[in-house]
Amino acid sequence: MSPKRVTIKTIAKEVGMSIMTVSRALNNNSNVNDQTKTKVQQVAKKMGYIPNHIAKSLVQRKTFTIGVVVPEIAHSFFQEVIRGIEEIAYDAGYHIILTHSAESFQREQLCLETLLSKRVDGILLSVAETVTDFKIYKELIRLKMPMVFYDRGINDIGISTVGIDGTKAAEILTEHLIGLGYMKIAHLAGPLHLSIGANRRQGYLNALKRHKIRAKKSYIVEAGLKEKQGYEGMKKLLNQTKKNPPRAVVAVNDPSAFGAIDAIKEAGLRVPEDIAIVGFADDIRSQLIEVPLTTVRQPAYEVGKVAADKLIKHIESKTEAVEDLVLNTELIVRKSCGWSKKKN
Amino acid sequence: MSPKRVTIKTIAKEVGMSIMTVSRALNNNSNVNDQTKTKVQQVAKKMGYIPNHIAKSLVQRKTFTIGVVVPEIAHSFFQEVIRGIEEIAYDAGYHIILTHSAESFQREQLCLETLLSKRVDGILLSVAETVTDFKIYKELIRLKMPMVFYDRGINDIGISTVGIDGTKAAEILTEHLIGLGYMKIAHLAGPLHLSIGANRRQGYLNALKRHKIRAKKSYIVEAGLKEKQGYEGMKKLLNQTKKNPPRAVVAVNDPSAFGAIDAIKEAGLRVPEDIAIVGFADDIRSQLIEVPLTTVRQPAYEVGKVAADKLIKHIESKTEAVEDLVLNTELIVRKSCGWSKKKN
DNA sequence: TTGTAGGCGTTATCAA
DNA sequence: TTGATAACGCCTACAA
Repeated sequence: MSPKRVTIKTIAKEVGMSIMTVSRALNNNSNVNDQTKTKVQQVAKKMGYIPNHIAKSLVQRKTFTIGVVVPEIAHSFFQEVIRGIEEIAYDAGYHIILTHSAESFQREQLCLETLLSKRVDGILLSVAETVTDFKIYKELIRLKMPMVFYDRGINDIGISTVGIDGTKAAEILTEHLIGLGYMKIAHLAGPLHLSIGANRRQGYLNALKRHKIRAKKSYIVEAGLKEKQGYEGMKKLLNQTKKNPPRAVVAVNDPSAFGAIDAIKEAGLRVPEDIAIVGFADDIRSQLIEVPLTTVRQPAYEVGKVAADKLIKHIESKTEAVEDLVLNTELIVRKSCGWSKKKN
Repeated sequence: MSPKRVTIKTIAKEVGMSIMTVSRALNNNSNVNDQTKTKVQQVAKKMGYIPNHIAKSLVQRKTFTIGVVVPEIAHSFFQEVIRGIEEIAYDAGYHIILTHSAESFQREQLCLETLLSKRVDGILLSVAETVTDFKIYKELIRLKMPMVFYDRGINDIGISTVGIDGTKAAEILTEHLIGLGYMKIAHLAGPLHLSIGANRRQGYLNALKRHKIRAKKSYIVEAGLKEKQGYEGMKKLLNQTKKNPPRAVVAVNDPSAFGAIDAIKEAGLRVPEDIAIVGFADDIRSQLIEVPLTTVRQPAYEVGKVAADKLIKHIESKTEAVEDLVLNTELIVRKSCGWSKKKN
């Protein structure tokens, strides 16, 4: 970028006017003579003028940039969210700075500091797994930085959230199993300190309760969110329920379900004939495996769009209400939950 | 962001020193009294000082920001590229502005203008499908804007490129079929005005030539890059080769192969017993379908990393050589190409 | 409709 | 080691 840059000053000299006239002409301001305007614009173009948003941002205290913090950039869910954000932001004339917390609390802080220093107009954030301290979010509120949580948020601290109702979705999933006649339903839970883990477990429990099925401790195993952990969790579950094994399993997510299926097969059992299983998330692989997985589809792209839209509203109107936006999930029924009406 | 911001000026007043001392202290500059430094840093922290990178960028003409132009943000390949870029950029202390050309020439221009105005330190771009005019790239060169093409680039205009050798990969793929004994090999080509279409077709032809197999016009059908187009292309191919149908097909990419497989089945034929098929790209579904697809893996994440690395080198050293970096693809052999040694 | 002065928050440069 | 001053490129506010 070295050939001495063309600035409005350069142009002003060239056309023999003040820099203000040039500035106004370039911004298509109304109070400028049409001829002047045309002339300035022509000269600017001829000289290869490139406006400097940095300078503009400095004086206007507005960058038209949105900061996005993603906890796991390798996850297709978040990649889709980004796509949704980009679309809305683009339409509204905003740009995106992408940062990655890699599920690390510390790194999330760093992302936030950077974004603050870059003076983004607003921030879209999904809380990293290891975050335990909300101080920085409160600080953000104090600074009046417009912000929206997407997918993983914190309720009731004064920041809008956009996500799905994990409790309800898990409830629907569990209820679907009950509707098929299953009574002995186990749960391969996620980490309970995470809202997704806790919510889905709650949904599972709610469904049982509603249908007056007693929840059994031995039917609930806390595992992780990954395939391997699902596998181990399922092994443990089978092991501790030998006398009275479950007939169906609600896994905390699809990867966990994949692992569980391996464990089930390994135990010489069939899905869904011996044990039915449902997942959560609609992983791209879910419909392609041997026994396609019943699961719940989360509208990732929509989450991105709605979150970006809400954020821009917060940016552009101080009075925009803080609210929790809940998007609908969709139950995807496939073979893994079985269709039989056997009562057991 | 309204509570009157604290700036180095505010801090200067507070500690009773000049803004320069504060600036130096905050930047951990060496020529500052240690006590002064400590004191300033403490006060800054206490006052909640947030450095303004915008102002800094303005005076230093450096933003520590990389602009990325993605042609199709919904494509998992590019999502993985972004992931690679992010990783390298983060490690080097750069941030990313993400823009999306949506395969549109006009929109790509817009992305570039924005990035220029935002004074990014460098640009990573993958050429949009509809780009026909390279003027703007040449202009970028003239402006000495550091730049690297990734995946889809333009050779010999003075900009580094990072990608795979599509010709060679297609050649290897075709040769693999030949090695298995197939002689009657057809090609479901992509759009030939796109380099990926042209290159892969060339690789296919090269392999045939090397093995002295005559290329037949009726064995090459130009279709699109999507599943549906693969389906139609395959139907056309089967139709025009009724008397002498191919025994194997090299599809331009995996989605195209998926479509082709449908068409093959529909014609009452089996894969690979009647017609073997190979794809290109290693779509996530390829290993999960009924007859897993032999294909070529493109190192998307690596492409992102290498491109970002090269760009940062260009940014940080004017003398960094312009070069074309070619990454290796990996042949993934699965069932769809068959193992039989039948000669036909 | 156009121009002048001043400042946005920081750093470079030179002087003390 | 510290400070004064002038940029960086643009816009706001006011004046002409």
